[in-house]
Amino acid sequence: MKKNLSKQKVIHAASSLFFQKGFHGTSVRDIAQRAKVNVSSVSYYFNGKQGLLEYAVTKYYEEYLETIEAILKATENWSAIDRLNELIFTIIQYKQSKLQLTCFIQRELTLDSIFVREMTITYLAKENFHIRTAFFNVLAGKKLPGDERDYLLMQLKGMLITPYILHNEWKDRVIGDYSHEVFVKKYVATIQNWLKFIVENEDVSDKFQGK
Amino acid sequence: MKKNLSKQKVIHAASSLFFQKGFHGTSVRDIAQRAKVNVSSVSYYFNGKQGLLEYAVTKYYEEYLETIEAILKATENWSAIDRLNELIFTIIQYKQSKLQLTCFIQRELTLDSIFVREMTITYLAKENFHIRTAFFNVLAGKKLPGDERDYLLMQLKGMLITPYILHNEWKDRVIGDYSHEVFVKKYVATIQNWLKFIVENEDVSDKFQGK
DNA sequence: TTCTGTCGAACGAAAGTTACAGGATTTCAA
DNA sequence: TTGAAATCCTGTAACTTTCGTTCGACAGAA
Repeated sequence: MKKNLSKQKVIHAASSLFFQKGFHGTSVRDIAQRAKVNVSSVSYYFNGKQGLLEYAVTKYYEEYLETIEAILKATENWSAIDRLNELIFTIIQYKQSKLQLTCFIQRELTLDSIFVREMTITYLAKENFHIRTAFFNVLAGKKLPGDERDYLLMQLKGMLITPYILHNEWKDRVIGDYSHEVFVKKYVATIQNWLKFIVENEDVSDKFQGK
Repeated sequence: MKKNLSKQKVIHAASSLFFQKGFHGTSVRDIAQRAKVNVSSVSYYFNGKQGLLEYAVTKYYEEYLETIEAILKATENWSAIDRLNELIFTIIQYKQSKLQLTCFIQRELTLDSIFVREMTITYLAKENFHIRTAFFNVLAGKKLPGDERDYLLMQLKGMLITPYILHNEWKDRVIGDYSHEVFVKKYVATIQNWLKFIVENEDVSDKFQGK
């Protein structure tokens, strides 16, 4: 069963290089060289460079959504706040487990291309729906004016991606599996602490309205 | 005085295209075509594509740091919290005023290249110092264990870049100059509200320590 | 054989850059 | 003010390199 051994090597090398140099900044020859396979293997297995990208991103998001939806199903009768907290933990944990791919995809999604728009429709819309629903359920009891909910949602979503944007500043601190665990635990706690404030604070909207 | 008219056109076209398709995803012929100038103009004025990048980024950060340091000097005898609030406002306002360049540079900084490392040493280190100092001055009165300050700082820095990472999700809401103003006002208020919580809350570290 | 994977070599296209000619503009001495 | 030299800018066309992809040959497994 040595089947698809090269395929795996290509994926691994590509993840690493895309993360480091970006999609357009990486050539198939770079990938082949690092994976120690022939150049033509990329086209053979993935139908070209673009196909390799689609394969990796699709696989990432399929698993991501699967994980999210599983945790939402498993916590159906929890309180809204507990559910959201669990969701946050799950998301950060997943992203941390595929650190390079997460950073790379996060970066690529800031582009404006046909591929990004397709991914947005297929996956990001679902992700956004889950987070939004879970967050708004927590906020259900509070009376927040107009678009303040949206700004808070943006703040939350920002916290979920920050470590993977500012990765260059933090890579020194997170080395090895142990550090990963510690980071997830502490960072999730930081977010959940913010969340607690949002829920408990009564007059969040004072400043917001410019009073 | 029609001098350097082409130069300006190139910069404008490049900012727009780099923002949309990324640095490596944009060709000099793309830029020349949109700017309606000749291909060779890019090399003539900027010493090649890489030179164009360096010119744009350097100019952006020179002005950015100048703005930041000016506001820090002008608020020298303010209270720590007022100063930080003013700093946050200034940063968001500047970034919003150069939206496309901000988004592009933010994305490019997630790469791992010689150029990024140089920018980090030359500019990001200074930016980080200013934000860090201003933030830690606010936190001076509080006793926070170990690395919690760092996690909070990360959270703050994340808030300062979030709109320019999640720009694709928000571009529909911010169109025209009026919306820009409104956005700055509301988003800054959201951050400052978070900050207020950080300062006032006594037991931020409970959850953090895993208790 | 037949199928699957691997390899080197080569292809055309597109990349960034440059050489050079010609036009436009500025400079400056007469 | 004038005219010529110097400088700046633009355009064409080509160059070299590198890109992604494909072809055909070959080897091992089914």
